[in-house]
Amino acid sequence: MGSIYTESGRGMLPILKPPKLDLEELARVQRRVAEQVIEEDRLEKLETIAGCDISFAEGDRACAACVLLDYESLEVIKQKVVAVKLKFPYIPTFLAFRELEGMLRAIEGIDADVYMVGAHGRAHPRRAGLACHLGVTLDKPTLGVAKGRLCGTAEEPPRRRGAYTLLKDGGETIGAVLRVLPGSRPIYVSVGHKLSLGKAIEIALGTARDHRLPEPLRVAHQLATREMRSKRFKSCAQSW
DNA sequence: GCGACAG
DNA sequence: ATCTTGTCGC
Repeated sequence: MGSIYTESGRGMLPILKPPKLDLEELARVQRRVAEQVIEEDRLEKLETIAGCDISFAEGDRACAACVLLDYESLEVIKQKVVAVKLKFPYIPTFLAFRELEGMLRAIEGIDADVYMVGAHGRAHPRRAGLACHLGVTLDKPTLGVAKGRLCGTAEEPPRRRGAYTLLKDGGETIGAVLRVLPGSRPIYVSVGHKLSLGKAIEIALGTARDHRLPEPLRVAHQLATREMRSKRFKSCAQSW
């Protein structure tokens, strides 16, 4: 791994390069990624799940974390956190070009049955959110779980755990707005790759316990944030 | 023209 | 995203 081009189904995808700030070109890349997404369950098994997240420090320094959990017990099996340098600015709808590279580095060496990403999947204007980029790149099942909406519209789901409404855009269903805790705002769940929306919802809800965010993401975020505030991270002038 | 806008 | 503990409200 670590390569700019990634093997995936039909060949090499120019998912990464030190992306140039040519949004027209990057939007084309996203459409190509969107075409390759499979919205069907292609899980071999569901014994483990990985949570992937990135925490930001000042400027372009950040920490990417990947935590592998047992799907049933949610016990942490393995975890990895790395300091990364971001090479692309945050531009709504182009998040993948900012975070995918670092996320891949945190995932290196961690093989899970499904990967949960702290961002959207298909619930994206071009149906190619970060979770889709990751899924197509790894050729593994992924789902996106976000705290806020990027596009589309939906009714507010009832205040009951497990209640959800469909997120729609341009006549198509792109995700779901899922209530995990009765008293908290809902979360946005969408397919990343090789999963059906129903399965993605089942996984998000099934791995959520006493918090609004599912455990894989909560733990990954904790790990990344803790590392970012650690001496080790602050003292190393240049993080790679 | 005026918002909206994952992290 | 991040700076940040307790606290006001339902």
